[in-house]
Amino acid sequence: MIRVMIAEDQALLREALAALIGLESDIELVGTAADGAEAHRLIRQHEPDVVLTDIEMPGMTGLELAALMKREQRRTRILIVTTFDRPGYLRRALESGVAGYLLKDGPSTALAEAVRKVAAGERVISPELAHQAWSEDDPLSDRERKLLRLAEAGLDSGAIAEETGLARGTVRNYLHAAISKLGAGNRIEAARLAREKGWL
Amino acid sequence: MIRVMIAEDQALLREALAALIGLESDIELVGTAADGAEAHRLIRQHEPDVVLTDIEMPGMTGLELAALMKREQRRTRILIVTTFDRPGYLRRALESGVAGYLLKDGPSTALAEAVRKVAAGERVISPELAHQAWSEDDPLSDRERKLLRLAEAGLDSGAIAEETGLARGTVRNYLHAAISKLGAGNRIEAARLAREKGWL
DNA sequence: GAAGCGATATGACAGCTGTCATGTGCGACA
DNA sequence: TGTCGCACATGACAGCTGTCATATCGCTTC
Repeated sequence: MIRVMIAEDQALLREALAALIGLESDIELVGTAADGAEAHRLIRQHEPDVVLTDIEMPGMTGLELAALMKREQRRTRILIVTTFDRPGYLRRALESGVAGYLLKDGPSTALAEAVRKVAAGERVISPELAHQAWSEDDPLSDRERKLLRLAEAGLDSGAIAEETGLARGTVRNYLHAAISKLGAGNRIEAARLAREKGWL
Repeated sequence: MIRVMIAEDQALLREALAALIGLESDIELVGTAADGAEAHRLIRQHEPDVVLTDIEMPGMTGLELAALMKREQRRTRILIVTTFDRPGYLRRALESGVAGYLLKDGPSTALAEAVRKVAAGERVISPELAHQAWSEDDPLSDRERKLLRLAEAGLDSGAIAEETGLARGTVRNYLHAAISKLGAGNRIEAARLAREKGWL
C-alpha cells in the first residue's frame, strides 16, 4: 500500500485530487494540508511515501518542501503537480530534488501512475516537459532577478535603491544588465520575458 | 436527477471534478469538454441542467458560453468555477448571465451544493466574493485600458503610438489619465493595479 | 603574487516619461 | 443653439531611464 499525502492550497482541487486518489485500491491517502507549514508537520507525523503538492503555496513552496525533505533525510518523496509549464520552473524543481513534476494539463490517469513510479524510486516528468529540461539557462544573477522583481511591481530606480540599500546608479546598472541579457528594450519587457521563462 | 456537464481545459482538474461529482447520488455527469467549442457542441446534444466551467478556456470563455446560452434561450445554466477572485471578473460574469460563481478556494462540499441550487434556479456566489459585487467600478475608458495593456507588455510610448495610430503625446496623455485615476506612480504600477482589480 | 572576475559605485548624455496648460473638432443633450 | 464632455492633439519642462566609460574592493584561480 502506497501512503500518500496531498498539500495544495485550493480546497476544491485538494479534495478533488483526494477523490481521484481514493479511486485507486493500492494507494492510501494519509492526510491533506492547505499550506507548506501544515504539510511539513503532517509529514513528520505520518511519514508518507509520496507528497502531492503544488509549487506555489502559502508559507512554503513545494520546492522548499522538497529541499527540506533532503536536508532532513526523509524517505518521503515530493511529486509536484502544477500548472506552471515555464522552462525555469522544471529546472529549479529538479535542482530542489523533487521526485516528479506533473502538469495539471495531463490526463488524470497519469497521476496514479506517477505516484506509483515515484513511490518505487523512479523519477517522473510530464512528457510535454521532458525536452525542456535542456532548455535555455537562466542568465540572470540573484541581484538582477531581485531588482527586476521590484521594477516589475512599479517601483522606480530611486525606490528600488532605497528598498535594497544600493545606490540609484547601481540599480540602473543591474537593470541594464538584465535588459541586455534578455534582449529586451526596457525593464518592463525584461521583467515580462523573464517571467515567461520562469526565471522570476 | 440533476444532469451536469464539465467544461475545463486542465485534464487533471476536469477528471478530478468528475470524480467529485461522481460521489453524489443525485447528480449525473453527462459529458466533459476540454474547450469552449466542444462544450457548446455537447450542450446542444445533451441539454444538461448545469455546466461547470472555468472562465479561461481555449476557444470560448465560460462567460461567452453563458451569453450564448441566453441568446439561444437554452435552459442550461452556467456555473463558473475559477481561481480568479478579482472584483472585475465577478461583475463581468454576472453581466454575462452566469447562474453561479464559485472559487476553487472554497470547500468541495460547496460544489455539489452549488450545483443543486443552480439546478433549482437559484443564483450562487462564493461567500468570499458576495461583498465584491458592489465593489469599485472600473474607472478606465476603453482606450486607457487598451494602452495600459500595451504599456504592460513593455512597449514604449512611441511603439504604442505606432500600434494604435495615435500621436505619441496622446498616448502619454491617456496613460497619464490612467495613472492618475488609479492613484499609481507610473504606468507599470497602474497596469499592475488595474490587473489586480480585474480591469485589464 | 598577478590576473581576472563580480559587486558596487560615479558621472555624463540622449532619449523617454509624467505632468500640465492649452487647443480643436465632434456628438449628445437640454 | 449653446454648452458640455470626450477623443485627440501640441508644446514645454523636470525628472527618470537606458547606455556607456570608468573606478574601487574583495575574492578566486592559476
